[in-house]
Amino acid sequence: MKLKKEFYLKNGVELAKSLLGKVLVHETKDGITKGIIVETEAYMGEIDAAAHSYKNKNSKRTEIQFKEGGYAYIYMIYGMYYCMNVVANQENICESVLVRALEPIDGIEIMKQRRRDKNLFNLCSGPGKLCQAMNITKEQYGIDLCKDQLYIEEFEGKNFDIEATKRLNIEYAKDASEYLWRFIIKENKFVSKSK
DNA sequence: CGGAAGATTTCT
DNA sequence: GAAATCTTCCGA
Repeated sequence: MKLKKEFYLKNGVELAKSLLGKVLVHETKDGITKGIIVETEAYMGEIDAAAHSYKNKNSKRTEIQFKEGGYAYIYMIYGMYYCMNVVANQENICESVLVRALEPIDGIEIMKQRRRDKNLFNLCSGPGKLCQAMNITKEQYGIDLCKDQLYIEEFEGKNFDIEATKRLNIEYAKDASEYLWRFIIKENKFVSKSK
């Protein structure tokens, strides 16, 4: 079952936690790829120095975050990699959830080709990697996740514990880098490795 | 228009 | 530990 609009209207931290264990799906002409979301980070626009939309900064890049939840926020980082976020909360509240890692469950051969890597644990264990494996690019910026190309669905898997940790690679944000807004499925082997 | 920095990955 | 590599944003 595809997640409905209402699911995305909660705040960023809550959405980050509730997206764990759900399945991200991308349908392309090459085929369909799916992965269980095992790692997320919340970015809380107004108060979060690490967020692109800090102090409600509106730019060409962040404008999608001002819509209500349920859209894809995708940006390029370091000139080489894309990262995918899910927009959270109501209109004019710019919060989002970065999808940091997936456990691949479908389209694995396609992922291996795109990544040019045969190691299952290297396909989606990081925000840049999973976008490459699922062929998520700026073409998908602003896509409505309630439609049929890129979306998230329910998954009936095993029960799991959620672990909260500090977010990665945002030392520049000072105090905000201490917030425990990174969430992972405890003991899952597909999470990205923190240095 | 120029300059600086980055929500990463990969290789040494 | 450091390079790769270029878009995005901001200030002038």
